[in-house]
Amino acid sequence: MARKTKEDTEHTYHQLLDAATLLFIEHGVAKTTLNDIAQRAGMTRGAVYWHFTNKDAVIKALWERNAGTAHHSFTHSLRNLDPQHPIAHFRQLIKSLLHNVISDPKLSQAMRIIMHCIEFSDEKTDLQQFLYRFRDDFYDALHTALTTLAQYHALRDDMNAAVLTSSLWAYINGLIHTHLEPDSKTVDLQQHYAALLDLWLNAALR
Amino acid sequence: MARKTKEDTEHTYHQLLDAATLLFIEHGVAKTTLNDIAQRAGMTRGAVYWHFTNKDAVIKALWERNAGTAHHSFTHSLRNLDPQHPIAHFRQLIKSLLHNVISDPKLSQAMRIIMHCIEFSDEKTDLQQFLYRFRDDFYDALHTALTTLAQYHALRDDMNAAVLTSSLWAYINGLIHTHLEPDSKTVDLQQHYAALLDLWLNAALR
Amino acid sequence: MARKTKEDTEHTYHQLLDAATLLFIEHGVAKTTLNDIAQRAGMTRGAVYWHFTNKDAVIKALWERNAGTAHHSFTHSLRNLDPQHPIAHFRQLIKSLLHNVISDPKLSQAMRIIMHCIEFSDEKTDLQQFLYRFRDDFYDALHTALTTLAQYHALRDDMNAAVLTSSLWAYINGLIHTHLEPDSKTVDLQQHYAALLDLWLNAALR
Amino acid sequence: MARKTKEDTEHTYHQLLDAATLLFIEHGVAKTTLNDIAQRAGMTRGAVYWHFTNKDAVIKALWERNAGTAHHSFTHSLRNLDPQHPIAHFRQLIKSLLHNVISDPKLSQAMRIIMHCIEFSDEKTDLQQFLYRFRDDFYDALHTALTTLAQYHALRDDMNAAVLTSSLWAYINGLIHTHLEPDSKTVDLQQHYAALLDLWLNAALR
DNA sequence: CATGAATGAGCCTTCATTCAT
DNA sequence: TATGAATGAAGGCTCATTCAT
Repeated sequence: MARKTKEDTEHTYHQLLDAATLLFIEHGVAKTTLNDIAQRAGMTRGAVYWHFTNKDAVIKALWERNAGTAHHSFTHSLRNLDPQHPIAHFRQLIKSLLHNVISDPKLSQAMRIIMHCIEFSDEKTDLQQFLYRFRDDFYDALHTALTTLAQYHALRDDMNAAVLTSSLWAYINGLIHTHLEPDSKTVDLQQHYAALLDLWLNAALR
Repeated sequence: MARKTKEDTEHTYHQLLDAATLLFIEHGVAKTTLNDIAQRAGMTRGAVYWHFTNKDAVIKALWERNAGTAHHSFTHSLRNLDPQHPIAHFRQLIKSLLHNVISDPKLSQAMRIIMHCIEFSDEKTDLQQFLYRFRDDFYDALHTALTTLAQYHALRDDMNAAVLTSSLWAYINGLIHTHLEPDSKTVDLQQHYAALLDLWLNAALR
Repeated sequence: MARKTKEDTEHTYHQLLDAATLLFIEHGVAKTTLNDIAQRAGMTRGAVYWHFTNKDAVIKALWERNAGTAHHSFTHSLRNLDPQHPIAHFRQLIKSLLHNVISDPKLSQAMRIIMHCIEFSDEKTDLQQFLYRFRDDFYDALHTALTTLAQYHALRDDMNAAVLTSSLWAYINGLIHTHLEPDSKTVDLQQHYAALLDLWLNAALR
Repeated sequence: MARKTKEDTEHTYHQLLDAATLLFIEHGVAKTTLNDIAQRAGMTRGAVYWHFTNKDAVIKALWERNAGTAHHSFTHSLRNLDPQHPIAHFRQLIKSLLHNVISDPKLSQAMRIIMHCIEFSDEKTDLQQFLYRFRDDFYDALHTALTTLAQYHALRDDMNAAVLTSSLWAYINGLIHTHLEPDSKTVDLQQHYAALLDLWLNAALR
């Protein structure tokens, strides 16, 4: 097909990404072929190869489009807690984080894909490194925030920032992970996320 | 070919399972072929086909061999808390659960595979249903235990058993998940698991 | 896009041909794509399609540009030996032919491509027929020259012009072929071509 | 299909090689797909992959099967000229070499393929190195033979063994090359090869 | 003139699977 | 029991080609 306008091209790009998202969730990344993605978006494989070099590039693009902004915004905030009200700011951040994951479909799709629909192995593939860079960056931001809180003597004094970071990291990951799981048996997170987080926050902060 | 003894056959079976375990962790399930497994075990594809109908059957067998006993033991205990000391028993169970995952290589390999090296999608494949039956059974056992504790008025009274189950479930899952992750940045679980669990137990139980 | 002047266009044309030449030699014709050519010339595929209908047309154009003049000049001379000194003229022609192939980079590149970097099969493709027309024309010119020499009784009398043509044709081809071969093990042709040719000329002429 | 006897397997192997030979000559190596080969041999692509890792391996196997014996026999003889009659032995060897190429269909097919139906570029592919090892080995054997003849003072004294080796090498290559060319215009080599070789041998030896 | 977007055909390769031995 | 030979389906990827801009 012939050349399109810039808008057409961008539209195609997003259509491909949307199609990929749904297929990844429906059948997993490994079982989804580039042909599937193209067909679902009403195009041919060639179109996918025009926009992305391979399947991993699709996943990367998908992650950056759907989660990039939120990631950067949260890590930046965690690293720059309001000096006037660091505790309140932190509590609000953690809660809005979960709220975002729950209520923003694009974000929750992206998280679901990387949490459930991709295999992670010992191989240090390009994609794995790409995603782990985000993970590590977020973990680091969380650690920075808790270290800051420690300086304000806002943490319980029998556990240091590092251990509490791992604890919160596990808890948040666990909540999101179990929430996004197919056929999840857990309680409705939308309704209970504040209380669930308060359980931890009240236990860890003082 | 010469007949083999029952022991030889069983030995082959375990060799295949061990080979599969390592390969699944090293390269992921999707990228591991039956041929890879056979070769790693020093055999040919035919041997795999003799012992397992397909790759999913390998995973199932692997899970049952490595995690089956622990699963049944824990769920049984959770459903039958010591009436004399239900809280202490529960605390001890949760801790020994994590201790097991950390220190039993077979178990941790199996958990790592199903947590990181397999894709879960909306498809209700046979394997997914098989594994989710274990998951749901465990969740249910945990819920039963917490319900029992509630009857003993051992839970904080602002949150019901269901919500606390989801909370603990998320926490335990999160701890194991982040612990088994490649290149994990979290604190050493071996050293801190008791304190990390106490944080939650002290917050939730009374 | 702004109109280009005739010179610009012609410049583009030569750039494409030069890029193609290098790529054909580096990777062979079959493995070189039109995209490769365009990129090497700092353009996109469209430019190639504007100047050439397809890859075969590139090769034809390349051959005519790099070898066309020499071919026509030599065949013409061979067909019109100086009646005064036919033998001397012939000897000089053969030697200058080899000298040309050795010292003219454009010509040697073209010869190397058609001798080593293209496949010739039983298929009578357009390109093959195009190139064989040159080959046959040269062979015929050589035969004409030797026939002329025969009329002057300048050939050894135990072999006719046809056989000697085949002999010289094989020898010249062999010398050029082995000289242009990658990692050639033969002696330096630049230094020895005159002696090598004299070996044959002294044996065949009298 | 199920397992076959050893003879069946070997038969398949040769059928595939024969099919490949014909197709390489008919359409060139690059244009021949493994699918073509399989189909021509009445099998599926899988069969080809069972016997050969890729197309290059087919070519290597083909060369060794069709030309390996002759190559080893000739190079060995060239390196071990009969001390009693070195010149006569050498002349006979060179002639029987050409005679072989002309009259042994398997050998001439193999030579035609590597001379005309394959592209050679600056890339040092595995296949190219494989084939050049044969070429260099033959060139070296020829050089050894001529060096031996020089020791017997059997060469004309105005040219050394190295130059004469290059000369003969070019001549032989040229004769075979032009003889095996599609639509060759040269005289019938079958009929004239002895005379054509004598032209060179009489000029170079004394 | 030249580009950028997209198509569609086809090739190489890998694999699960089958079956005679 | 286990192997070795072969099938066939499918996936990833590349490319020549087309065409609106």
